[in-house]
Amino acid sequence: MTNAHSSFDLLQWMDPQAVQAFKSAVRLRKYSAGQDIYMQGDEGTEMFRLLSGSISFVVNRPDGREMVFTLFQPGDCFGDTSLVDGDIRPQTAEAINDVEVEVLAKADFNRLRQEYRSFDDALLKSVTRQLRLVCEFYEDANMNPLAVRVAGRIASAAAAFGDKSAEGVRLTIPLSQTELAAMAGASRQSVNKVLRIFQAEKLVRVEYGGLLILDLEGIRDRASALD
Amino acid sequence: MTNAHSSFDLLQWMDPQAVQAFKSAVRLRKYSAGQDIYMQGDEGTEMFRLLSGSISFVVNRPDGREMVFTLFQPGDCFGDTSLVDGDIRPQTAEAINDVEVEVLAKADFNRLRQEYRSFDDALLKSVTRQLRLVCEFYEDANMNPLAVRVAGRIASAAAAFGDKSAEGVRLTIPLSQTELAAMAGASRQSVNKVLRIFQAEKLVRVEYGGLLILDLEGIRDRASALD
DNA sequence: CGCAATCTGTCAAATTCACGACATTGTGGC
DNA sequence: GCCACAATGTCGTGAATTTGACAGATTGCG
Repeated sequence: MTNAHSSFDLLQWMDPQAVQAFKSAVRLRKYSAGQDIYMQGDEGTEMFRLLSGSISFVVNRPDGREMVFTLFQPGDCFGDTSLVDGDIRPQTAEAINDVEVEVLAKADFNRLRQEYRSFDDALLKSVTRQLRLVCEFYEDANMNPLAVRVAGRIASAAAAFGDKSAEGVRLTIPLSQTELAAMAGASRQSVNKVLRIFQAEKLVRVEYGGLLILDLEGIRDRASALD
Repeated sequence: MTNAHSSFDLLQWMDPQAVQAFKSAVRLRKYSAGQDIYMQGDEGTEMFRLLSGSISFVVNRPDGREMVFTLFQPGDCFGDTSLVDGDIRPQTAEAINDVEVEVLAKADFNRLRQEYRSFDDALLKSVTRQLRLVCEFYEDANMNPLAVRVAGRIASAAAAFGDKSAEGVRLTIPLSQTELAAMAGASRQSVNKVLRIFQAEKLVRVEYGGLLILDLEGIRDRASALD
């Protein structure tokens, strides 16, 4: 649980040579909590691999609301999309806490793609996996009631950031109800209501700025709709 | 308008040699209206390029409802995802009308990727573009009211299948309100209400089994939220 | 033509959900 | 300890949406 392996780590698909080349091409960079790695609308000049800390992918909407797309855990790579197609950043990448990232400049990105087949291959695999995931999210958003969506977001947060303790699974990042709402596309009040239902069912315990997951299986069941 | 170019045509990114190799590797196949090219859950054994006719990507849900993901126009390639990652088909591909497709078997797919760099490159570009699009849809589904979502689906259907006439833009495929509802993640009744509002605003004329788009610009405005 | 299937129009009841408001509680800094 | 800030708990009210039901309209087919 604690050592959930990253789903979007390009290195997992690359051969040792390519990994080596990647490692020597990147440079280390740190961001402090709350800082933006890049902003929605920017040109893409580099891609990233998260070493420590957590990243939030958010979209700021013209009406002032904010939507949280996904959260990244160490190992995850991001920012590659804009390097592939040359288009602007579709989301803002924001440091949730203090983070360390490996940064790969666009020129090196293109060079690695040229020189290492497995890097190119890894990119394709990674983007494909992301596509599958977003398709599921899209279906979820379109077809499922709020309680199901919230359960789904809790489950995936737990998969990435869950830390198993005696009482249950606790997240290693803060996750406010406001943030959950921005993930589920709902209001904070509605999320609050759902959480209190889950609490009454002994699936979670609601805490200040986060929650303790008492029954992850139960949460996953609730996320599978058919409710 | 009629000759809107396909967004997901791998050939557009491939160099002539690779295109040639693709063309000689594929074989032609026909499906008649209503037939499934493949089903959600199947193993992926081939990918496709649509030559004529239209394809609908749908998900059948356990509760019996159906969600329409997207529609494909001639030139579009699909079915590559499962060949890349070896996972099952995430959606069902269904022929809306009689279609002709080029079929590329998995072995040839892998061979082309090996032999032609630009094929690999095209795949990555295509998947990346799909990812961007689905992300937009996801945001749309989560944050926008029904009228905006419906306008968005009408606009994209018009971009792919619109046929400009004296009266306005007519779609070359039938598009029932039930189908629009399955795209927008709403009930048919709600979609009907939205369409009658659009009709009152002289944006569309509702017809049996489809609609005539009177003011495509206006529809696009409605799809850009901020309503 | 006549029939079956499909699609549209419409309504009422029930539900979900958003929004604004406000009190309360927890947290961290000084 | 005190205070500012952020997060949670909780109500109403109203809007949006679903669901079920049913009638009428249109189409394709035998």
